[in-house]
Amino acid sequence: MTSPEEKRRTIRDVAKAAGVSISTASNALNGIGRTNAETREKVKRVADELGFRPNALARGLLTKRSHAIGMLTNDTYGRLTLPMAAGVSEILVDHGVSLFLCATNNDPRLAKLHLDALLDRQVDGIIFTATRIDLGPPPELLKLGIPVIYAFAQGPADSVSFHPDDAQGARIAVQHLRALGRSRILHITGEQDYLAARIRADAYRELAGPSGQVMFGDWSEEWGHSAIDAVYSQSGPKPDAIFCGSDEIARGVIDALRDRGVSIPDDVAVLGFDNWEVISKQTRPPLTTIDMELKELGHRAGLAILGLSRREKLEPGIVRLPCSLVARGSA
Amino acid sequence: MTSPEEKRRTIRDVAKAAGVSISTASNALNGIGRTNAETREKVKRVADELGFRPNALARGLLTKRSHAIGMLTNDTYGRLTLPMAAGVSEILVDHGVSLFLCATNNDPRLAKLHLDALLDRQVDGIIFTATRIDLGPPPELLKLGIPVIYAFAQGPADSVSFHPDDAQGARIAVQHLRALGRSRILHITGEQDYLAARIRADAYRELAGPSGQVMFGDWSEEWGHSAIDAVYSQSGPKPDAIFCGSDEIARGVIDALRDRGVSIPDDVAVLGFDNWEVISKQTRPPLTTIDMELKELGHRAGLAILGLSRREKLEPGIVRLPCSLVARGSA
DNA sequence: TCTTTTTGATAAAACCTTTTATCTCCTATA
DNA sequence: TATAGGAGATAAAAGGTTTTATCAAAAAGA
Repeated sequence: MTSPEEKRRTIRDVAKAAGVSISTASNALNGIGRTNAETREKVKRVADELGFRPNALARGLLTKRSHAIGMLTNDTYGRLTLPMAAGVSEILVDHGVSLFLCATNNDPRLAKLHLDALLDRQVDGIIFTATRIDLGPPPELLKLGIPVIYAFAQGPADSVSFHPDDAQGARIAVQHLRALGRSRILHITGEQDYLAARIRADAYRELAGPSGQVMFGDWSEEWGHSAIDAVYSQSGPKPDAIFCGSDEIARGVIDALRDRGVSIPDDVAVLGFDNWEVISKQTRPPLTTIDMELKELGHRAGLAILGLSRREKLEPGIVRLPCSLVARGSA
Repeated sequence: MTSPEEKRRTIRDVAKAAGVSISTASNALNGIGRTNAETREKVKRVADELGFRPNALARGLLTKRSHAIGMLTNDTYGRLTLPMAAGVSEILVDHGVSLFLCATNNDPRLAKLHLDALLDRQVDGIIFTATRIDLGPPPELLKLGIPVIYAFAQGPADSVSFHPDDAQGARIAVQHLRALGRSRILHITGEQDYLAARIRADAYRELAGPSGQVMFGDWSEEWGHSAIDAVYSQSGPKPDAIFCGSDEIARGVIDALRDRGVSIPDDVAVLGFDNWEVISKQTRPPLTTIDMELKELGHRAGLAILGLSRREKLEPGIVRLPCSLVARGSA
């Protein structure tokens, strides 16, 4: 059904059809310069009839703005990346800017390859995202001379980064549990090596006081299980609420508690982190959890790179965007 | 640390520095035309020293090939899309082709917007992907006059599509269970409305014979649960193996069986579909499941669109790529 | 009526490559 | 020696747009 290679219309065709010069056509279509309202309308109408669409390559070549930006990400199966990419794309498309997706798969060779390609394509800016906020970009990215925004990743000192507000997220989690009347709150989280884990743990400790206990492990469901086993195999008072560092951990915790006949949330309230729906909606009871608002983070990163590409100045530093609490049945 | 707006080197700079004409420089760098080996080397060396990188916009404008392709997808949180996109990107980057990611979020307005942008950018082709194989593209895509490949989506009759081989996937699943000595195999799957579900169910029935029973429901963990409840609440012989239509369903099935004290895989073997690791690795026991090889599917789609963009002819029709069985503990 | 502004339109340059058609040497052949 | 052919290099055109400088005509001012 595809039409057989019909030549694309150029502005030259429009000009001829409208009986004006190329420059008049250009001026009319872009609404700049001095043009008679009547001719302007006519040119626009003709362009519409012909189905004229300006060649972005030619335009970019001249204006030195490609209206494209690149997104460099180190992960592939991106439960973190994709929501952000969607947010970025949503903002950009409304500004006529397109998004190059570059998955480096943590391979420096691939990163270099993609970076070179982006430069060749004269992208107006690059968004670097990672799977953890303390992961930096490939070193080549730093000396590029084009704008870079860091989203869910670590940028150099003079750069602009967007992170979820992990501390605030932890605080609303603990406050929620407090409001439910819980006082013996335990924090089971992932690897201490992760900055996000440490930030959340610190915020938790500040609210929970000296009785606050943090168990670092890894980010797996398995760890949630064994952490509960450990807690219940030793004597002493048991927690009446557990704040988990991820939904996966929370799922392990819930399963282990159920195995022991502990009622959720009556005996122990359980709270997750991530709002990864495939997990949080499927636990029994469904998981109350913290949402990092990754799409909104993408929106902000998109707006920021648009600003930078227009040579606007942005305050350097880390912008921390608030997390929200999604109440389901577990707390 | 970003260097202050140093002008980009053009081929003109290279030519001047090497003491040759622009056309000689171009010929030398691209290794075409008649050029003395000596000058060729010199030009290349100089270009390297200057850090010259050809402007893809100018090149594309002239050659009418942008070396960019667009990927249009209807989903955002893409557990299906991202692996495919990664596969596509992996192939393309090695051919110097970049990938525009366009998430339409099932919104026709957005689809149109993205499509227009892709056309403006003179992409060499488009890959359309969806979340189910029986979902078609936005109608505008059909009358575009540029190459289109359909991956995990439904294309028109004269198009080239890549699908997982659902029938073969179902067959190796049943064969695996058979090889374990199981004879009373039950199939619990998702919505009958999905073509993939029907294809798998048909293939299953063919192998399982008249005793083969299919339970359609939805794709949720919850459904796995209630399906098991239904099976065990009625009298009669119980299955000794269950082939599930998704890992999520399988997880529900496994949990429900465990609740009833049924041993897996000794009493009942359970087999999933998707190999979505966040689920399949975390069930107890870990889930034996069918992998649709989405990355490979992306590879093939990438190669195909590269071929089409070079005006090679491709046999129209649906190419079904084999699934593989990933053995873990549950079957 | 003559000069100055303003309005509207245009030709041409520019962006950076690739490619075609020429041009100049040089070597080999008659 | 004269000529044909080939190697190596180049000037110039082309691609589609934006933008600057220029120009003509109409309107305003003196």
